[in-house]
Amino acid sequence: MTTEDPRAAGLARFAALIADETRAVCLLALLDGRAWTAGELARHAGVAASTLSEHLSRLVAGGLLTEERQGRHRYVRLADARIAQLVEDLAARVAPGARPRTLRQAGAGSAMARGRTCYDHLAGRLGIAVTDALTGRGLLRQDTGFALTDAGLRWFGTAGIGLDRRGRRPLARACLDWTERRPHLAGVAGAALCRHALDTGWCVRIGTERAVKVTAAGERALSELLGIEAEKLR
Amino acid sequence: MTTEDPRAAGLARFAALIADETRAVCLLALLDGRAWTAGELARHAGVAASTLSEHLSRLVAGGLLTEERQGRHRYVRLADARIAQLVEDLAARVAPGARPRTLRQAGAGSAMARGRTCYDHLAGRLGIAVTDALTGRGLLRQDTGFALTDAGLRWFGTAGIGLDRRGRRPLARACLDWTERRPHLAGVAGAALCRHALDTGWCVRIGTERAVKVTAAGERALSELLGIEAEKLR
DNA sequence: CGGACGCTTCGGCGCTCACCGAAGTGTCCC
DNA sequence: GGGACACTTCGGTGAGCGCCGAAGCGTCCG
Repeated sequence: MTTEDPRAAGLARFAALIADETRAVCLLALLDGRAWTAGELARHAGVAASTLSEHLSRLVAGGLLTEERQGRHRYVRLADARIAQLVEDLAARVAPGARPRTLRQAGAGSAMARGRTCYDHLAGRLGIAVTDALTGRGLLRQDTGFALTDAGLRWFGTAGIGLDRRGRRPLARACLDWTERRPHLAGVAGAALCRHALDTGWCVRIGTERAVKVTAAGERALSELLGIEAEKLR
Repeated sequence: MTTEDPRAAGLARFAALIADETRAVCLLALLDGRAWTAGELARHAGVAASTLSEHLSRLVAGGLLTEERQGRHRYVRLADARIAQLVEDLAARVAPGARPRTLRQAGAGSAMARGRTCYDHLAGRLGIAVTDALTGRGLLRQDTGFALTDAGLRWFGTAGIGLDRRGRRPLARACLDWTERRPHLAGVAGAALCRHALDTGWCVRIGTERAVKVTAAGERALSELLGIEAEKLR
C-alpha cells in the first residue's frame, strides 16, 4: 500500500544523528573547522568519555565526521564543507531566541558576535562588514541571488587571493549568520578570503573558541582594499 | 563545567522532528507544495490515523508545518519556503544511492525524473534544462555563485513573469536536484517561472504526485523563449 | 435525526538508545 | 619495564517514543 519515498529512511537516519543534544553540542563545536580530540569533546559536552566515544563512532559511520588517529588520540573534524553548511543552516534556522545564560557565555558571546570563523569563512559582524563592503563596491551581487561579479573576480586576483575554481564547490554562497541573521560570504571565495586574512595577519584567533579579532594591520588593509571603517570592526 | 552551546538543545529538538521515518515520509510527500489531509498522509505512510495525528501535531508545534482545519478535515502543508529548502537540502545530500524497489515506483520515478515540482519550482530534467538554458543565454550566472544577470531580470520582464522583489526571500537560489544531482533554479524567480508555466499551460500536473509534463504549447514556448530543444523535455 | 466519516485522545506494549562505571587495549614517557 | 594516560568495549539501567486499537468527539449528508 505505502508508496513510501525511498529517501525517507535515509533522511530519518541522517537527522537522527543530529537529533541528540550531546551530538549536537559536538557538531556545533566542530563548526570552528578544527580537529578536536575525543577527550576535549567529552569535557565540552559534559559526558563520560565512554559515552562520547560511541557518539563519535556513529557520527563517523554516518559520514558527518572524519577521524584521524594519532597515537593514543582520536582527532575528529567535520567531514567537509557541505556538512558544515548543513549544520550551520540547521542551527541558523533553529532557536532564534537562544540567549546566553551565564556571564562567561555572554562574554564569549560578544567576542563571537564581533568576529568569528564559521567552518572556513568569516562570520559575525566582521563577516557581515566584509560582505556588505564587497556588495557596496559592486564586487558581489546580492540583489538577484548571490554571486561574485566580474569586477569581484578581478578584485580577488589583484588582492593576491587565489580562487580554486576546480571542483564542484560554488565560488560564492550565502551563509546565514546566527547572531546577525544576515547573509555573509561563504563558498570558495569566503574560504580563500578567511585563509588570506589569517595568513597575512589581518585577523588572529582569540581564546580556544573560534572567535577572531582584527589586528591593526587588518584594519588598515580592510580600509584600503574595501573601505571598511575601523569602527565597524570593534 | 560544560560550555555548551545554547543552540544545541534547539538543534537536537528540531532534527528529532525529522529523525523519524514516518515523519520523514510525510515531509518528503509535502515537498510537492500542496496541502494534504491527515488521512491521505496516514495512508501514504502506511500507519494508523491515530499515529499520524500525533506526528502532525508535533510537526506543527515544531513549526515545520502549518495546518488549516476545514470541517472534519485537517489540511497540512510545509510552513514556508525555507522549511521546504531545508528538507530538500537534507534529502538531496542523504542517500545518494536510493533506488526504486518496485515497478510502480520505477514508473512513477521516471516520470518524476523527467519533470516535477520541488515545493514551488520546477525540478527534474525539465528544471535542469530550463536552468541550463537560462545560464547558456547569459540570463543566469552560475560560474561565480548563483544569481540572475541584468539581462535575466529583463528577460523575466519581457516574458511577462512578475518577480516580487519585496521580502527577504532570495530572487535566485540553487536547489540541488536529487535525481540529476545538479543545481536548478529556485527562489522567487524559480517559483514565478513555475507558476507561470502551470498557469499558461506550458506544463500540466500528471497523476496525484508532483510529476509534471510539458505540453505541446509548452514545447513551443520554451523553444522560442529559451531555445530549448523538445527532445530534452521527453 | 441518525449513521458514516475524519480526526483525536488514551492506555498499553515493546523497542531503541543515551547514560554510566568497570574493565580492557593500545600508546606514551620516565 | 612500569605507570600514567586516551580511548574503547561491555553490561545494565532507565527514559523516551513510535506503534496500535478502542473509545470519544465533531462534521457532513442523506
